[in-house]
Amino acid sequence: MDHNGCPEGEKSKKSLDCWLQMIRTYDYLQTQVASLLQRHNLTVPQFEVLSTLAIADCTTQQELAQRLQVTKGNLVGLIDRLTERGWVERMQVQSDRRVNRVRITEGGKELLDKAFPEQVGAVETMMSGLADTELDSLRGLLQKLVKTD
Amino acid sequence: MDHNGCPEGEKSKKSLDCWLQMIRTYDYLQTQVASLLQRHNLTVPQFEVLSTLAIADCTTQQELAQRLQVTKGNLVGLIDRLTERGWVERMQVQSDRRVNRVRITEGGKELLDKAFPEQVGAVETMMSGLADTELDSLRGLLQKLVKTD
DNA sequence: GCCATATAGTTTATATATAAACAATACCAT
DNA sequence: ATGGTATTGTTTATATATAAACTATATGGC
Repeated sequence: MDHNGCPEGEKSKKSLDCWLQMIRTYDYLQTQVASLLQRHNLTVPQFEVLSTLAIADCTTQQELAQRLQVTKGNLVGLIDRLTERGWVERMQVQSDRRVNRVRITEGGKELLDKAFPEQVGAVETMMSGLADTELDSLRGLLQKLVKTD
Repeated sequence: MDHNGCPEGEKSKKSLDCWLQMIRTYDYLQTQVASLLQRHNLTVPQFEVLSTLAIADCTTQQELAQRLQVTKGNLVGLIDRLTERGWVERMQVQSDRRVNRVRITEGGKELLDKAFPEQVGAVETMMSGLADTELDSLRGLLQKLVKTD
């Protein structure tokens, strides 16, 4: 007997299969991305911080946390470690002494200038199994799953 | 100028967009799954351990780690916490004193019998925005990205 | 000016995750 | 049998992540 005693419909099975495949694929791709970044001594979250700062430098930790969709508490440690490595720095703001603005350093920029194109290339390689139309299709299907209503 | 100085092709952009959408969708769905389980005081990894034990009870920690695709070191803490809560127990094996077999308790079974159907239902709801053919299509596209060669 | 309230960043407790070193045990070849 | 090697589970160091408590500031109403 099924261990939950619940009769699984066809639709339910399809949904579950799809979700399980999504987990597998996501983990698989995420692992690849991580191992590439590791050669620069970077983690995925650290890379994301640097990438965000490249677009929006000198943002407050609060803003940065919102952009990255992580808690501000999490960001503290992230910025700490990036600071230790000399890739970003905290800057005090005169007008509001509670605020820190985070700035990417020259070293951080150099690192990102190497790592970013590599990442883009890696993603392209990862996705190379799909044709252009399939990429559009996949993106569309994924987007449909995020309900904004 | 583009901050990496690399001319991005059309294909590259499509790949990147697709990957970013995948991250967004995955995080979104994972958050939903997590918040549902939280009502049973369960985390996603803990639920996965219990679910696996429901199929393959009394497996060694080694086997369990392989099935869940996590390191054995990670599993130690996971089993510790599940044991504290009384949902699983470690059993020593006579023939090989290095080995622990992990068994789901009655309490663990009861919990899973409540939580598992809920999870299946939640996944179905999460996926309800897609038609049957779309689910097949999405699963197929995702599978294509996992290269086994 | 002063107090209530809000906000920014930090800290703490907890949970996950890996890699790598470690201990105990098993196994195998000679 | 014994000594080298494998394997199992544990521990340690490090990194991520959240929620919630806490600190220091700012701000608005009176």
